[in-house]
Amino acid sequence: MEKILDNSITETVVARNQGNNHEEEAVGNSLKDDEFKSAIAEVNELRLENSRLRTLLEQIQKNYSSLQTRFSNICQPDHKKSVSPTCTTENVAEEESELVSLRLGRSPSRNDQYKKDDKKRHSCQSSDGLKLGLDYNIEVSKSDPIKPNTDPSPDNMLLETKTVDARETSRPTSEVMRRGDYEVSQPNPSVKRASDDEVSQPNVKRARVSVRTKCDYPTINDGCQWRKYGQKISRGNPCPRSYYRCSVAPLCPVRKQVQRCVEDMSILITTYEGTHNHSLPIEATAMASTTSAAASMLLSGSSSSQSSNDLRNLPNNSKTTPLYLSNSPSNSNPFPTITLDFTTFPTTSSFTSFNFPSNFQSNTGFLSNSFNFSSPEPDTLSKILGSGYVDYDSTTTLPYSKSLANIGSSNLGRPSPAQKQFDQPVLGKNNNSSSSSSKLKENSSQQALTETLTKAIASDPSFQSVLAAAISSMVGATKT
DNA sequence: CGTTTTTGACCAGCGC
DNA sequence: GCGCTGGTCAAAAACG
Repeated sequence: MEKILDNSITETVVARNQGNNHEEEAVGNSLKDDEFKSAIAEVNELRLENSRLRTLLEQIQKNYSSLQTRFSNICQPDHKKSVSPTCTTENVAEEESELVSLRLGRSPSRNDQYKKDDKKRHSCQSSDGLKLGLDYNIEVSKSDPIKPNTDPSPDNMLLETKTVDARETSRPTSEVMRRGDYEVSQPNPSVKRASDDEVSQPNVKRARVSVRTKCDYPTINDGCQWRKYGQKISRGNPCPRSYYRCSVAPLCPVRKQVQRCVEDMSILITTYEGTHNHSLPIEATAMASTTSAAASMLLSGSSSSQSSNDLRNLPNNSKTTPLYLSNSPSNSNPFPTITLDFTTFPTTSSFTSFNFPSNFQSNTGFLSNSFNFSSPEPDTLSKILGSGYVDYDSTTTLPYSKSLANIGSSNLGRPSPAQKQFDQPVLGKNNNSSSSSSKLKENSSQQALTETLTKAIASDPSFQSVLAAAISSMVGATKT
């Protein structure tokens, strides 16, 4: 690409010079020299830019291949175990029915989407699309009547948390539309309207992923399109809680709740519930993958007991425990909830402080995890979240938020207000005059995050699902 | 005019 | 049984 660009520029300069041959006598030498010098400067500038971009691309590819190798090493033993030759066909089928399958990525290929009949799905395969996939067991009681997701929709999701749902077969479409269709259902039979069919499988869980981030806007832009369907003033928090459902697909069961933290109004708490049953825009895959993987991790790990107050009464120590689980059934919140706290940003420049304390226990009670996303800038990650999580568009001349809004509007007609609000030059990413140094700074931050995540995976396999999802989303999107 | 937001009503679960 | 609470519905209003 660089050579092509250089050649075209050189040709342009040569042509420009040739075209000027007849005018050389008429035009002064000084004018010609100025033009030539500016062209040379332009070429040099472009070469520098190309060099920077190439370096960045190489670094990304290097990180990606490194992560892929590590992840392959990690998941290979599990894969061998799951398709052990001692397994009979029935056992394989039975195991399949108990799998929580987390497929990550954005491959548009139908072949890479649900190969429902392919029981030997590889967790780590190489394709043009996303190359990460996670298959792992969730502890589900054998007595629970579960069946594989048989969603016939051709527009299947690119990332799925495939838990079983016995409700789908007999319910009329209108009922599905009205009540929603959760692929991850709740453990508590006492849950609201959707309970009529879910009572029959009380042990199947519906996980929630709560994301805390500093944000001045009514909602973070996670790349997905949401339709607000309700608002409530909840007890203990004067700020209203807003209820949104995914409007990308009419049957998408995903919902989210948005509320300001009562202790710090600048903190926005977004709680996601369910899994998208449709393909997602690229900018939405990062958040979706992260939340889905976190939910899967929560479901697979299952018994932490921290009190849950996901939206209104977040614990004070949350600022020092950026990732924690809360799925106590004794609490008023019947859902297992995992919280990702992106509000802790030490102002130190030591970006790579991604800590996994020794007290992490995935299957015991209280989880107190320091899951720090430190950044050179205090609210860089908040901006990243606010602008669609990852700046994939830093190499274009289009402002990122602008192009993001264009993607949303081109897909779905009218951009949502959540998108529109990021169409304003507030977040600092849509300034055309922003220096390349700031771009490099952001890119290097992203690289550092990737490297840090790599270390984290190697250090604690318990976080494989969450981190693999986040990494694959970021790296996969960057490759486009 | 189609889509989204607003907002009061309604429902179900839970505790007393 | 009653009140409280969280969540959802749906008609009306607002928006582009």
